[in-house]
This record gives sequence, C-alpha cells and structure tokens, in this order.
Amino acid sequence: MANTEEFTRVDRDGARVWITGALDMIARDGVQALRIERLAREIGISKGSFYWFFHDLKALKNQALIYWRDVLNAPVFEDIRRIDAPLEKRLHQLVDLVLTKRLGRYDGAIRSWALVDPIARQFVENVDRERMIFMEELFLRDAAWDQTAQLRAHLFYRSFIAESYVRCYPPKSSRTDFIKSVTAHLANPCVDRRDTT
Amino acid sequence: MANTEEFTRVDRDGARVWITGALDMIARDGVQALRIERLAREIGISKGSFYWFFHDLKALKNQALIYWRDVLNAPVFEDIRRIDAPLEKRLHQLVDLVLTKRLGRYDGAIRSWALVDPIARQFVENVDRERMIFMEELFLRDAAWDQTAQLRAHLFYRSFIAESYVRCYPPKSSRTDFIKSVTAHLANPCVDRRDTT
DNA sequence: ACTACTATATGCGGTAGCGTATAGAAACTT
DNA sequence: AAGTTTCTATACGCTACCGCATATAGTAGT
Repeated sequence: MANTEEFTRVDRDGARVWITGALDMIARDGVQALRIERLAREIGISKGSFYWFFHDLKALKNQALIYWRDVLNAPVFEDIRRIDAPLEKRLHQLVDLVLTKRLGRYDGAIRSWALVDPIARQFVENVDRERMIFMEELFLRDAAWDQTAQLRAHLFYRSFIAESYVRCYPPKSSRTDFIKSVTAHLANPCVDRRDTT
Repeated sequence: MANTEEFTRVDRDGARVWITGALDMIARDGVQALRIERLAREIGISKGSFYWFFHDLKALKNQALIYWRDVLNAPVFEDIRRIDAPLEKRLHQLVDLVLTKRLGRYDGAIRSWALVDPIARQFVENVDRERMIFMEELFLRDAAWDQTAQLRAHLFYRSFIAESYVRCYPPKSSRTDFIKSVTAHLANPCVDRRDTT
C-alpha cells in the first residue's frame, strides 16, 4: 500500500517459510514479539535470507496479512460453494475446515493485532465483510423467505469468532457438542416464537 | 497467587490511578507495551510513586487483572439481579451497562492478553465461568422449561465477546440495531422450528 | 513529628535487534 | 566447465536507548 515497489520475491517458496513462521510467532506471543532475528532462530534460517526476501519487518507483516487474507481465507469460500448440500450440512463442512482443519488458527491472533494496529484492522474489516457476504448468501439461499436468516448468519459467525477467546461451554457439553448445537439451532429459522410482551 | 505478601497499599486511591492507567495502556497498545516509565509519563505521575504502591511490573499486572475481575465485573451481576423485569428488558440493561456505559471496555484487551499469558488466561476463564453461570441463571429463570435456554445464553454472551473484534453488521443495520435484534431474537425461545432433515 | 505520597537523580545493565557486506552452496543454464 | 541465478550463512558495527530499581529529599495534611 505505502510501498508500491514490492519485491517480486515475496511469493517464492522461501518467502512462505518466513510468512507462516511469522504468523505462528504472532499467534504464540503477539505481534510485538515478532522480530527478525528471533524468527530466524525459530525457523532455523539465517538472517541473510530474510533480507533477501523482504526489505524490512514492516514488509513481512504486510505479507503475513496478505497471506492470511488470500491463501487462508478465500479458498474456504470456494470449497463450501462447490458442494451442494442443505445449509446445516454446509455449516458442518465449514466448521470442519475452519476449526478441526485449523484454517482459522490465526484468526484470534490477527484480531488481537488489529486491536492495536490500523493496517491490520483494515485487513480484518475487509475479510469480515467478504466472509459475511458469503455467510449471508449461504443462509439466504437456503431460506430466502425468512427474515431472520441474516441475523442467524451473523450469530453463527460471531460464535466462531468468540471461539478464539472463550473456553467456556454449557455444563456437561464439550466444545464439539456445543458447536453442533449452535449449528443445528441456527441452521433452521424459527417459525413460531412465543410472545411474552 | 505466587507472591502471598502483597502490599496493603494496592487498594488505596493512588494505586487505582496506576491500575486503570495500566488497563488503558494495555487496551491501546497491548500488554507488551506496558512499561513503568511509559505509564508514569502517560498518567503524569513520577516513577517514585509506582514503587511506593507496587513492588514491580508483575504486581501491577496482577492487580489490573484483579481490578478487572472484582470491580469491573462483579458489580454488574448485582445491578442486573436487583431489578426484576422480563428477560429481554434485563438484557437491554446489561447491554447498556456493558457497551454504552463501557463497563466491558477492557474485555477485548484482556482476552488478547490471555492469548499470550497463562495467568491472564486463568482470570479470563474464571470470569467467563462466573458470567456464564449468571447468564444461564438469567435465561433459565425466565423460561425454565425451555431446552434451548442455555444455548441461547451462550449465543448471547458470545455475540458480546465478538463485539470487541468484529465491526461488521448486517446491511443497513447500525451496531445498536443489530444488538437490539440479537436481544429480541434470543430472549424468547423458539416454540416451533421448521424441520428440514 | 508522623503518615502518606511524589519528584528527581543516579546508575547502568544489557542486549536485543537492525541493516549491510561479503562469501559460499546448489542448481540450472549454455 | 564456466557462468548465472537463487538462496543461505556469518560477521560486524553499532547504537539506541530503554527501562529497572534504589536512594534521597521534599510536600502536605493531621
């Protein structure tokens, strides 16, 4: 964004090691802990390599965000769109991809990062927007007539986000139990609702 | 926990300035950014004062967590319990206290902290547990007969948590619109649900 | 004079981390 | 086989301080 002249080397294989390493380090210790030499030690590659691929730490961080957005998120949409199944089944697929296959493993870290850095925040906002368009589409296609579809889509998404930060589940429920309940509960609209007002 | 012999001074007024200042700084820049001298400059009090109240940074951090747990959370329960009203109204009160009166303003920061620090994690887990007991109680009292009460309590809570990290709302909805919808949607159980299986 | 609290000065560790330069390995041209 | 590209390893020089902890003196109220 600021630096238009990016290295052409950032999409090479060697660079990916640095990028995923950076994401791991950020996930473990927070963005502020991400340093070049520290990371070099961690992934077992010398510092010289770093300066061959990136021009400084800022560049690496930027690439990490781009990587998260483009190679860790976008493909999920495609995967889920491809299979044609009822909403609930699709949601299970999504859960599987994001939680058990751990495609969403960096979400928490990057959101925490976004709390303290405007650039990261921008990325998160854009990704959220894209994801929500996808989610709403998913819910609306299944039950276009229902007014609560959008709301349910958002509730579902937020339950996901909260997964990174909340380790508390209903009594006698495991994490997977809970997620299954949420999915089942939100996949179908509520036709008749008790009115207590 | 580790250091049993705490200063008796930590609950004095002067200490509270440091503690809330620390929380503010953590919220703005992350835990790693919290330093004694930096904070002294920020709140405009000299460093000597710090060492009069706390014995080191670790002690301050601990007090910040205790403060968050005991004076920023616990009173909310009392407030909501005191008023006797239907669930939905109570939830609105809760939203008002936590979001507009900003009693939950440090939640995001502390959860991010918990991601990288086991001690903070411990606090968050305990607070979550207490809060969920309270929330479940709230939902169950209103509709003890309903099976989804617990689930709805958790969905509601998680929507809250996600508030710190997601700035994305349904099309043409403001934040308050959305929160109102969520509250209305989750306050009442679903009596009849379309079954598509 | 005593308690509660603040300001300033000092000392100084430490040390992590940046960026560059330079040489070398491995592979693949030609 | 020599040359070129791609990537890695090591060394250096530095330097910026930042930030901790203590000591000591001062203010203000009671």
